[in-house]
Amino acid sequence: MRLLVVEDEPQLRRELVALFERHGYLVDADETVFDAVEHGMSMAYDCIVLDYMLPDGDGIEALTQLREAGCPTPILMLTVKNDPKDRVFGLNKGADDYLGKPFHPDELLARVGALVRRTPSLSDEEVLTHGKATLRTKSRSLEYEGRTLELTSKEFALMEALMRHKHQLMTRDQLIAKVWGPDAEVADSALDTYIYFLRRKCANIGWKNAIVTVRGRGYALQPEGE
Amino acid sequence: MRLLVVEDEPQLRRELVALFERHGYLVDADETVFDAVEHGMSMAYDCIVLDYMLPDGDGIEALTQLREAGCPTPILMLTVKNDPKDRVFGLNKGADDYLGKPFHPDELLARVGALVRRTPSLSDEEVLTHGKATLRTKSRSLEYEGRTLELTSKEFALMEALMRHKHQLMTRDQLIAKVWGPDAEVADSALDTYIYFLRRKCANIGWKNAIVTVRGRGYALQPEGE
DNA sequence: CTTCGACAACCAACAGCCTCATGGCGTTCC
DNA sequence: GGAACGCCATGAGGCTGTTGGTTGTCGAAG
Repeated sequence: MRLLVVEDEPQLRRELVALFERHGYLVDADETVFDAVEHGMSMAYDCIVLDYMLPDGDGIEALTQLREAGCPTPILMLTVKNDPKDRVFGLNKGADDYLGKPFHPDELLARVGALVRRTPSLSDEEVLTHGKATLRTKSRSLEYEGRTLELTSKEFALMEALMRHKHQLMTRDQLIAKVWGPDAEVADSALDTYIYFLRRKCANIGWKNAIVTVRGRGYALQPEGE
Repeated sequence: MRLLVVEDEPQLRRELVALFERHGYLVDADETVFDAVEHGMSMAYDCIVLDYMLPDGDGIEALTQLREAGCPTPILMLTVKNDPKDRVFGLNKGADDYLGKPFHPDELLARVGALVRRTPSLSDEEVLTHGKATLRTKSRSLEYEGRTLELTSKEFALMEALMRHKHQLMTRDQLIAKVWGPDAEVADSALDTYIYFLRRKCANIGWKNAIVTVRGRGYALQPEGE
């Protein structure tokens, strides 16, 4: 999880970097608007923490430039300018959160965490598990007792829907909505096919009876991952 | 843009509903944890504003239930419990933002706006334009002087990258990173092919010379949409 | 000025995969 | 038995990305 901290005051910058690094982030630091825009555009960061006062301009300027250039990275403004008016201004200019100084370190961490959690990151691989089975969202791969295979995008979407609702029965309509979108127009049997594909692939790596049919209702994962 | 407001105090609830409706949101309101979870799971909302104190439990409970059930909707907690400790707790439980009472209406609007802006909504169709050309993100369609065609997912991703950086030159590496992801392993010539596809499709609907080549540098959209 | 080589870009063609519809078959329930 | 439901094989069609040949551009040498 990579973070860009933009803060010109050396003492605070060191503290911020140390704080985030203690919590497992990879942190880069900049001091100027120019560098911030340059590095922020690289798309390599999961979040940018941006101070308001910088030697070559203010943070809003960096914010504006990044957003106009299409930078999608979530940005948290961190500043002493902390009137509601300032907050509204920053948020409307494209900031995702706005925290006034002085701040509580835990709150900063929690807010950055919320932003990072919300943003589908390319660097963090979400992992869903169910018994012995593991589904990796980044590589779209499924592992069972050490054996691995890759899923196609529809297969993956279907398995993801089942895994995110383990212990629940999913109706055909619910599954179709999840995999093909809420207003999809596919034949009902397309779901049959992908259930079939998934079962075959799962069986190939030793996961027998991965998906159980509840006749007339829908499908669910095997209650025990075993 | 649809909002769910969960607040049991009638006076404040009315004010919140009125506030958001004045700013163009479609607002539903609930008073209980039970209803909030029920309605929140419908996936129909772009954001949920959740009060802490509710008659049948606290907001954290609703939050937890929604998140455990896989609800992806951004949630803003709105509460009188406003110690840093409370904020950290709420954020770590899955809230996306946390605003203490009393709050400034504009700030609430700005924060909800930031959440909604960040979340890819199914209800709002983003539209990018460049001169006479219009790219609709929802339908992945491209329109030029009234004539429309549909793009495949790669074609769309490429056109989107170009449109989001109009007036800029995009290098081959930048485009490949945008279309295939930052660490893609595709041959350079794949980009050639899709540039070719796009140009052909654009020409079909009358958009001549849509994409200009800058030899040795990269590609850009035709400076004037015309 | 012309020629040549290197290189970038363009484009056609193709193979492989993903997606999904069709339709036959088996199973379950009334 | 028959109807409804689910399972599975097959195949068409679209999307993707590679290969390889052609064209165009630039710079250096003749």
